[in-house]
Amino acid sequence: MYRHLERRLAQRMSDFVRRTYALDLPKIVIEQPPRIEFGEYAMPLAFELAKKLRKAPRKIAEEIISGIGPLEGFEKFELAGAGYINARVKREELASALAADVRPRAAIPGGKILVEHSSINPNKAAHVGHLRNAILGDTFVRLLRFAGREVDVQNYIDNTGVQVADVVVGFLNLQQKSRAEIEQLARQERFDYYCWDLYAQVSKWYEQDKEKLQVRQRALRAIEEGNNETAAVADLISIAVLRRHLETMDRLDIEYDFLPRESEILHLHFWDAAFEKLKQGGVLTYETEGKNKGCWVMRRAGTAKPATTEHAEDTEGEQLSEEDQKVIVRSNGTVGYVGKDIAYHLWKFGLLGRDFGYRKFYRYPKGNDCWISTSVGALDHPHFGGVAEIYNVIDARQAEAQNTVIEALRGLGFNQQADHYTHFSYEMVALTPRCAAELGYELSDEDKSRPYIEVSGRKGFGVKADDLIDALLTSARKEVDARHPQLAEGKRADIASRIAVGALRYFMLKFTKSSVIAFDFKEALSFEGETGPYAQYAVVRATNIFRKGGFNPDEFGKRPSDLISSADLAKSLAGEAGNDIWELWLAAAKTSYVIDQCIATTEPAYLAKHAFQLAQLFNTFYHRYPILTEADESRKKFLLETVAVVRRELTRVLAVMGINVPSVM
RNA sequence: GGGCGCGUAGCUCAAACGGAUAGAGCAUCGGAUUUCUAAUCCGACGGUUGCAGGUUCAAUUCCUGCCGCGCCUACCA
Repeated sequence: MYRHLERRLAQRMSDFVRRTYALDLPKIVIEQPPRIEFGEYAMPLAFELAKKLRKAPRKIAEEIISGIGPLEGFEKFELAGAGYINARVKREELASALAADVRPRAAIPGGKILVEHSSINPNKAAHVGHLRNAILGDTFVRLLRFAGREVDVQNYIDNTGVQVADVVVGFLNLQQKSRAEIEQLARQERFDYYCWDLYAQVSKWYEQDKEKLQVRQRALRAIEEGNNETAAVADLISIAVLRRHLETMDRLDIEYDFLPRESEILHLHFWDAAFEKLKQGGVLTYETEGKNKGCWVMRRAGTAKPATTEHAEDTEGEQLSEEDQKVIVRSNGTVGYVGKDIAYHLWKFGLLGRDFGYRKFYRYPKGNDCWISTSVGALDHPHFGGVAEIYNVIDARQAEAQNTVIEALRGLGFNQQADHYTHFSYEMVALTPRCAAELGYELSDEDKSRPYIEVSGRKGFGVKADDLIDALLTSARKEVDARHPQLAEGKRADIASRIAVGALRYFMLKFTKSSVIAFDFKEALSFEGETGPYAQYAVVRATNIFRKGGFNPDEFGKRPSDLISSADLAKSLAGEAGNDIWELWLAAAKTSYVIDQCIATTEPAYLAKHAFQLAQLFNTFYHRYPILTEADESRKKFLLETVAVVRRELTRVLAVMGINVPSVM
């Protein structure tokens, strides 16, 4: 509704300006006034017109206001400041629509969307950086689904890379374990923790003697080839660790539909198919001399084509300096990571002409199945891939690799697909020096002076995801036990879990993507101030009002006879006296608008801000207006309706963030 | 060297396309509800938005140059 009013306003302004001044404004800028007293929408267009019309902005604004005429849903327009036009909506109309939960269907047809996120190397425990990725990705999936889009969630598993090879070397060479012993170890509850430590040990082991790196090379080669003891061990390890990752993410209500694995990209010859296309399309060139002699290379993304070669393009022998070359196929004939990623992305868009085998891998408590790729799989499986649009939630460090994949698509002529390929880029999670010290790491003086220190799986340096979740659970549980000792054990556990998840998910979403999170336990473990529990608590309070008053909060105001008349709403929300409560209604009305913004800008942080703002306004309202003791019945009904609407919207917003509200706190 | 990004209150972060008095949380200090539970609320303190220019009616936002920091820049993934 809020969005529709804005569009209607923009349309009318644009028409008016064209008719009156014979000017086409490319875009009517509509912003939100700094204070509620100024109305609901503000337009600075008179400033822009002033220059073109050679008239004072205030003069123009006056002309527009007097000439614009009545507009459905709007009360009036006002001149403010140096020439702003402020628009006031009919509060009762917007409020009525919100109270009745009128949601115009967001008719976004579009095809299926594929969101890839998490993609954790299956060789060690997940850490805080992976949590940021998964929470951003999962929230984006929820945003898209809220907007009515069909979404597939994929988690790419690099089970044949160096990282897995290193842990294999750790077990087989460093620890001299048998396959049976490894199988035994893999059954322990937190096998991924065991691998975390082992991975760090292997890295140190390599440093003792460079010859040992050959052990890694042999392991890597064996794993890529498959059908041997080393590959079997690698598979055993990566499957066990992967299962742990799914369990960890499941604790946060994060589910995946499909887990494509690199082993299948290799064994099902996805790369061969892609390689043919890339050669034929002239995207790859074979180097016959220089540093990259014997390699197939393509232009590094982001390097400009020299203007002089523009005309010579179809002669194919475009000269790339070594600096600008990205090696896709090594001189020994093996393909690197980017090549495999190109093949995978051709598959995503249904352009490869090959498909994975599929089998069920993991069943979620809610009953959904997570599928995994196999060489030969079940005949009956859901259709994955062949989507219209993709979002890859991958940290900013991989921007260049992502752009190379996009350039490869363009090189093959798939411009439309390239246009619908979004690298959902975000900054890493690092540790503050203080946090690193708390964890017991020894820091150099140089590190101590840094604002933050990068997490390193290779060094075993970081905060493990499950450790953080455990800490949050313990802390939340302590609070719940103190506040609600009478509640049953299971109930208290459930409340603590929702609070812990709420705190973590909110924490990861409150920062904008471009901000490096300098992780600090004190902040992450906080349940006060701008946190998830703060917003959850607002909903709990709202629920309590209904509970104490003997009403059902979900049913309140739903029966037609319950609905507050437009006249009563107008009376309660009007003027200066109605401003502060209206501000709360207006904020609640903006929810779907904010969700659109989040999707358009791939920025879930706006949603977190919105949730917090809504909770904050509600808490102020809660404190200022006693509701159950309100003597005037009609006033009381209005206040209860306010609570019901805000409670419903805030619950929705939190659900999109993957945050569930406990019944009591 | 080249590419990308960041620099805002003591700390951690906001500020949609350039817009009205740059806002929150934390920390510190001072207060509040015998009432719908204080995981709350109110107030105070706190700013030359890294520096210098430029464009504009208007710059935290756009442009240029500097300073500082981070990431990327492997025949690793």
